[in-house]
Amino acid sequence: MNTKEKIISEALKIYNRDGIRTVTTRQIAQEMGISAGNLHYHFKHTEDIIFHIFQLLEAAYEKMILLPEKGGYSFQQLLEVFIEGSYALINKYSFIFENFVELCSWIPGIAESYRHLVEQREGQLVSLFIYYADAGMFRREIPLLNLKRFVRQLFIVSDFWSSSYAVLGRQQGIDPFDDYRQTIHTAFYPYLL
Amino acid sequence: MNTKEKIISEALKIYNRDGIRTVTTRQIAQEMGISAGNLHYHFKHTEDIIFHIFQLLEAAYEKMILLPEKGGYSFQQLLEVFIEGSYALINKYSFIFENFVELCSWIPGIAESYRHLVEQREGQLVSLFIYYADAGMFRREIPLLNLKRFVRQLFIVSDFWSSSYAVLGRQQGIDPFDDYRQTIHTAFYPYLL
DNA sequence: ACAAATTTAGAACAATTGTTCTAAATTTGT
DNA sequence: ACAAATTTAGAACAATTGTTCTAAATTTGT
Repeated sequence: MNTKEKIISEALKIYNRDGIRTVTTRQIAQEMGISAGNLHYHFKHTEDIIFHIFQLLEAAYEKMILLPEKGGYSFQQLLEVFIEGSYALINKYSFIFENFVELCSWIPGIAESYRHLVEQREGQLVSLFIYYADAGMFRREIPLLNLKRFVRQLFIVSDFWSSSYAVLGRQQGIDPFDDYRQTIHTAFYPYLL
Repeated sequence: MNTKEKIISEALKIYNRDGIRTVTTRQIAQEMGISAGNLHYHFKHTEDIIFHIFQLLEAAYEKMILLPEKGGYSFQQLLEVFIEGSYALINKYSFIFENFVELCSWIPGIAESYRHLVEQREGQLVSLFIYYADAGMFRREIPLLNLKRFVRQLFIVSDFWSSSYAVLGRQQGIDPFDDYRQTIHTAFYPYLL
């Protein structure tokens, strides 16, 4: 692992632990035992570090949504795969989810990528639900418009569960994965057969 | 309106417009035409300004949830009242909703108040749903546990719609109130009769 | 009307922060 | 083995920021 990769992994660790408000490049450099000058030799601007991390998340997410080629899986199985996969990302890159709005206004490239991702994902999910509705595992009589809105709602719940948990769940010691799983299941609950 | 109130209203305006990352007390003072020294005479610390604004939101929210004493209203009517009331607050104090996680870790008092509010509100909503289930306007066979989880989901959707809209909807020119309304309706849709 | 209290402006302070610069150390390619 | 390229540390810079301090201006109470 070269210095550049070390900076990324250390920055990720520190941002996840302390948030983005108080963390400085000096702190990152100090905690990993290199000079601030050296850090800025590898990443000229702080945004470059964060954007790099975001791109790792983006790549991992796009890899994940390619996996289940709706062959043979039941809807429940597919849901479980999605929950596990997305939770792993939320957990690994938690600071991005918890500071998403701020990051989007600070680094416009992040907002653009996210919008692109959402748009792409929206169509996929709707057609997936229709497929499983035909297969008798998803409520059938839902109008297309409502299905689209359900997908939008799903994005809010799934992308901001992390923010809600940070404020409500974390100090109550609730198991995060279990809580996330329940939250997603709750969103699907009235739509499943 | 005395200086203290002016500071609050100007700070709210500026935070809503620019977010909390880039705004400084100097900027607030300058935009309202007073000196920075004067501003800090009224609010010793920046947090004091933000916490004061949060308490205004809190007070307005608590006032709102007292209003509909479930007498005579249909569930649909009550929902409409809730949507209008909560949207007005989300709109007026948008920077708080959009930067909620960061504010909670910066100013612990905000997190505490929010947790208290959620806890109090959770029980109210569950009993409201049961009441309307008995009145035949809400799905009846939902287990209590699922009802509680639905309420949790509702908080995520309602409190973080604003964050999602800031990233996805705002630049697409979607009407915010309409979008919020649709989002909340979508959450209720499968539960209504 | 005038002494006391409050408010205000502006300078000043102290700390921080991202970033750049320079020279030394290290690595790489041949 | 050695010249060239890369990496590194640490000092230095420039700008910012929250906050305090001081003295003047204004308001308040009697």
